[in-house]
Amino acid sequence: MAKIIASKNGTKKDAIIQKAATLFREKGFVASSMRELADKIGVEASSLYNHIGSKSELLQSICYKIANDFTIHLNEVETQKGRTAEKLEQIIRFHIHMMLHHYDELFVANHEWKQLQEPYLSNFLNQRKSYESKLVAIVKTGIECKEIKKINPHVVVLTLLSAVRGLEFWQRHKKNMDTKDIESDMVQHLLNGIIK
Amino acid sequence: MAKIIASKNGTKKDAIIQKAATLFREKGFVASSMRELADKIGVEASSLYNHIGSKSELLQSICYKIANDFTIHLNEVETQKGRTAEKLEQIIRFHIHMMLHHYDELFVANHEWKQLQEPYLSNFLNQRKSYESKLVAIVKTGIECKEIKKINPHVVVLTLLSAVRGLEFWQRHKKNMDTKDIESDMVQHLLNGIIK
DNA sequence: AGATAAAACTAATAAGTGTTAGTTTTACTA
DNA sequence: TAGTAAAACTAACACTTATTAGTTTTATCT
Repeated sequence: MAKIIASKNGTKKDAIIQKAATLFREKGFVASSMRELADKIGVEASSLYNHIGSKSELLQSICYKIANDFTIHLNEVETQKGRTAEKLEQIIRFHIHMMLHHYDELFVANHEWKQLQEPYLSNFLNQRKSYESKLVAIVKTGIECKEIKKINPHVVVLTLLSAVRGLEFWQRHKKNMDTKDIESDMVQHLLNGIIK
Repeated sequence: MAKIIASKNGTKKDAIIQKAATLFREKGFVASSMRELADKIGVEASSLYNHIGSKSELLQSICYKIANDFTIHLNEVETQKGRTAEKLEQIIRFHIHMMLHHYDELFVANHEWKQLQEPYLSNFLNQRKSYESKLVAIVKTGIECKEIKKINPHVVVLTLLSAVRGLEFWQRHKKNMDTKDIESDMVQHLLNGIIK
């Protein structure tokens, strides 16, 4: 009955993907059914297949979009010249930005990538591995320049990535806290430490 | 044919729960079927029901065991007298310990609690909320004692919890890195910062 | 208005789900 | 060795799943 309404700058497929991202975040990929997704859009499940290929394809689209966004941004940062701390800060702030403006997709990419099918699963993991390696390289450079303490760079990267990932819990406190404050507090904690 | 072998200090039910934790971690709760679980044990799916109540019950057991372990430990730390930094270090090290020795269950509790049914879901979330509140209180005390920088304590706790949660990625590098080194590097990063 | 293409619908399929009932095997005790 | 309880088995149930085929409605353009 009701038609699928395309978003302003996208196709109807994009509209479905967006709704799927929200649903997958709320219930998880496997626990979300096509009937439920169709329901949220206001249409029968089979109608979705006029616009998309399969349920798996939805997850693939979501995960790859996110992975690409991060890869592109990191490439930009890499080409810059400047202090390591500035680069790290830029990266941290980009993660925060993605968390605030592409929450559903990022959440799904972070939590549901395991449900990707081959070869998409391997591809996704490789891309993430490459992202981490580049980050480690940046931290290593910082250590060599004596700009950063001599800590295992893998641990530093792990700590940074995990911490920014935890930003997803902010959605709970979103109303009570100012975004800019959180941003600078976390940057300060991660880069300067918390002990006087 | 094959019988379910009880682990040394546990019932057969415990053995099933342990196998379930591993399976749920690998594939996710919803994507794991009782037939697959039974297969891993070497038994028919229906035979499991001689020992357990339901699939949901397995998830409940896993999540509640983990939640209790953390609650108990935090209560112990709270009763101590000493510097805030020492308490935080103890807590961080306990998270690391749990990650290393109860990896499967902790992973499942962290990733699959959404699949809990009411009222277990609400109970679990309340327990976690309470845990975080106590942590915030500890950090607040540290700030008042001027032992810790004046950063939003919620952000500090969020950063700490997220960072230690990221330890789950270690399983990948486990062989290449020494646990004690990782532990101290992360504690140093989180408490002292990484910038000279 | 008539034709065409897009996108909705209904109905059905084959496969997989957790779980139960009833039966048979296994292991231990008297 | 006979009897008993635990725990395995087979078979089936009722439901849900993603997806497809075929059909009808809707919107658009000539």
